[in-house]
Amino acid sequence: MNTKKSSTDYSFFENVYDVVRKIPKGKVCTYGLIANYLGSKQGARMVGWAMNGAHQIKPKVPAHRVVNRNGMLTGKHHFETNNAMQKALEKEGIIIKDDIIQNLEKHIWDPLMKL
DNA sequence: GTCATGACAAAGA
DNA sequence: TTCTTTGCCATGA
Repeated sequence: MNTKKSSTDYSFFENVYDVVRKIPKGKVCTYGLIANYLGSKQGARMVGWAMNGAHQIKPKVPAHRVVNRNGMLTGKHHFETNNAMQKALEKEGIIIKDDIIQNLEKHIWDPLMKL
């Protein structure tokens, strides 16, 4: 039913935000992992782009828990401060050095694995 | 309506 | 091995 729905009622972005919000505290996820979960393995680029708009999305999206496949905080420059992302992650118990997450495999969270 | 860009990742040369 | 190219979907000019 529903009155109707536009072509982009739930776009790729919505799925990205939804997954990111599900990331548990103290865990992190990668762009490629999310993209893979959405079915677009090569759409990792889109995931990062989605985060670009995440700041204005509600509820808030823990974009600081999303990093690239190297565990590097590539998106930290998009935060209010250069160390906001790292600080937020460290606060959750994640060790970061040189903008790289240490023991990434121990902190990684895979939506596919969870579901 | 078309072109260019964007917080990535994997394959090819 | 590193460097280059392609793919993904959406947004903005």
